[in-house]
Parts: sequence; structure tokens; C-alpha cells
Amino acid sequence: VTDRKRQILDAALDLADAHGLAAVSMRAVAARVGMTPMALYPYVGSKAALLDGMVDRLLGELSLPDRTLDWRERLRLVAHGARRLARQHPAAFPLLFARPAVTPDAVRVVDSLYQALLDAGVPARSVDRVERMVSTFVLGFAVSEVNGRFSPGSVARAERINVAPEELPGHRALQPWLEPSVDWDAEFDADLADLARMVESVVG
Amino acid sequence: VTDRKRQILDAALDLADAHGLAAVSMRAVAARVGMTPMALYPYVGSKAALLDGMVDRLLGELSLPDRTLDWRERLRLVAHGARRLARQHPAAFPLLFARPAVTPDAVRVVDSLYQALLDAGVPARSVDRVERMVSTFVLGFAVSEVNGRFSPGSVARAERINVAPEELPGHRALQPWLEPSVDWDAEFDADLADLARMVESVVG
DNA sequence: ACCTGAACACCGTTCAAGT
DNA sequence: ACCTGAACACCGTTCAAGT
Repeated sequence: VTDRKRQILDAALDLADAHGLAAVSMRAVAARVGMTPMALYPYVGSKAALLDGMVDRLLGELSLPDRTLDWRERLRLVAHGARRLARQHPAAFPLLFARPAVTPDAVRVVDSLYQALLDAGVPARSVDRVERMVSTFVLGFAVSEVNGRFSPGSVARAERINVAPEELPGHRALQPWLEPSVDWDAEFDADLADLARMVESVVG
Repeated sequence: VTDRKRQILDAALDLADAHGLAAVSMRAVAARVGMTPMALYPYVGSKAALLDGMVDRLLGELSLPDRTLDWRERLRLVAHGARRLARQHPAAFPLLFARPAVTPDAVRVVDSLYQALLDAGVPARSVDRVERMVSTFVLGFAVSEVNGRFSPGSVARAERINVAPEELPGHRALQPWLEPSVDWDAEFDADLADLARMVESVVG
């Protein structure tokens, strides 16, 4: 039973990767595995459950760092792994924001972060909060990137958009520093460094 | 023309608030404003453009803090405003993650954050990066909340989910501190305080 | 300029039926 | 136990036509 389900989820993920989430219909997935749409139901239950299954399959691809590494390195590895996953599966990845971490692989990721934060010296009573803070940022960054939400700020763009320059003192003050293109790899690393400093400084 | 468009966007947002994003169909929106589905096209162009229009309407509801306030207070006000918006429009709010900030109201929000970060002493060359970091976290928190992604960690839940306790050293170590219910208002404030400390400490 | 109505090519899911 | 096929109540969008 479970083998057939995996085959169905793989087909759904392939379709999402190739043609976007909108192309993941019960009919299209069924055609790809050579079945009738109705034949999927015993395996995946519903369209919503199929999407949940894709999320779980995604998390299974995320490899977790060895406990012997430095906590900073572990945070970095998990964060970079998540971002890599987003680039590999840009259509399916944003689904991670939609559902709680209630699958085995999701719990394992959370546990890995718990360990890293404990080793960083975060007080036990703050670890679950800080874990949510870190994972929310990493997820948010990766989703923003693949969804095209990020784009460098620019005065020229702001003006094209029909906002008077007097309304935008911040953009004007920053004019020389708002660059037309951004190195997102470097930005992500700088963010993670700031985040690690913040983690170190949490005392309560 | 623009008056009719507003009426259409209001109807779409009302439908999303009342029955979820899936209920926002061209046919349903049209019915709500007393038109034929096809009559919407001259005003909104397409279904995707209608969703973009809803995002812009949402941002227009976000009130921006006065420049005379302390930068910490301004950050707090914008963040709480965004979270309140998410609660008022839980179905439509996650759309904010889908598209770049390329509307007048979006640029105004970014500018407000630029000003606050400059006043906080963030170096000019880092302001756009830190703005993306802060807005990504705030958006991510609010979306996680309305989508039900957040849920307190718990050993009991982890076990119910069929992961062996030996695999979860982090959960075991934190057992006494993983509470069954979380005060999300307090958590958001604690996160913002940590974020503000981080902002203060950015020097490059 | 603004709107309608029929049509096309799709959806997820039900149900009764087949083997 | 596993799968099929017809049907139901929907989609977004096109096109030609009305006023």
C-alpha cells in the first residue's frame, strides 16, 4: 500500500516541479501514474491530504546535521538545507507554511534545532520560542525568494510606482546604498550570522 | 472605473473573510457585486490580478506610525499592525508572501521601516537587508499563526506521531518546559524585543 | 463603453458497478 | 482488494453578440 502512495506523491511533486502547483490535479497525477483519478482516493484520501503528503516528502529530503558539530554549524546546515530544498521544489515548498509540523520528519527537524539551541546556551524555557523564531525566519526567507517577494529597494522603482519622493524619506536617505541587484547567498549568510548572535544573547 | 474596481476587491475580500480563499471565484465575486463573471475582466484583468489587488487593499489598511515616535515603538506598531491584519483577514493575508512589494502602499510600509532602522543606528549599507529580515520574520510569524503552522512542541505529540523517544533527545531534555498551550501575544512581543536588540547590534 | 450568454476545456468528489 | 466510468456541481477564460 505504502509503495503505491510514495509513487503517487513522487508523481505529484514531479508535476509541481515541472509545471507549478496548479498543474497538480487529481486527474493529472492519476494520468502520470497510469491510473484513474478515483483510484488515487484509497491511497491519499483527498486533494488536501495529497498536498500534506507532498510536504512530508519534502521534509524527508532535508538531511540533518551530526550532533558532534558546533551548534552554529548545525544551524547553518539546516538553514541552508531548507533554502536548497526551496530552490529544488519552488512550487511545493511554500506549502510548509500551511500546516503544523506533525509528521515524523517534521518532528525530527524541530528536535535537531532544539539540540542546537540548547548547546548554544539558550535557557530551556525559551528554546521552543526561539526555535519557532529561527524556523519562521528561515522558512520565510526561502519562501520569499522562490515566490519572488524579494526585490531590491530602489528610489527609481518607488517613483515609477507613483509615490511622491517627499513621501519616501527613507528611500531618499538610502539612495546611494539601494543597489539594483543583490547577492542573496551573501544576504542569507549575513542574516544567519545576525540570528546566531541573537540566539547567543537570549537569556530569558 | 476605479470605484467599481474597489467594489469588486471589497467583495473578493469579504468572500475570503467569510468562506476562505477557495470561495473567491470570478463567478462568486461577480454574483456578489451583481454582475456577470465576464463583466469583471475590464476591471481586474484576470483572477491572478484580482488576488494582487486584494493584497494591495490589505496593505492599505495598515496604518503607519508617526515619525516622531521612538524607533522601537515604530517597529512594534508596524509589526502589531501586520499581525492584526492577519487576524482580520486570515485567508487573504498569506498572499503577502506571494508577490513583491510593488504597489504604492507596499513601498510606503518599506519606507517606514527604513526610517526606523536608520534611526536605530543601522549602517546605511545594511538597512535594506535588515528591513527584509524584519519584515520576513513578522510576515512569517503572522502567516504561521493564521495557517495553524504553530503548535507547541511536546514529547507526547512526538510519540503519538510514531517517532522513537531515543530519536528525540532535544524533546526529552526540554520535557518540563514544553507547555501544552502558548501565549502567542507574549511570544510575539518577546520575539520583537529580541529582534530589536539584534537590530541595535548590527554594525556592518 | 459596458455588459451578456453560450461555449470550451478543465476541476474535486460521489456513487454504483465491475473483477 | 483494487479499480473503472458516468455523473454532479463547479472552475477561468474565449468569443461573438448585444445596447
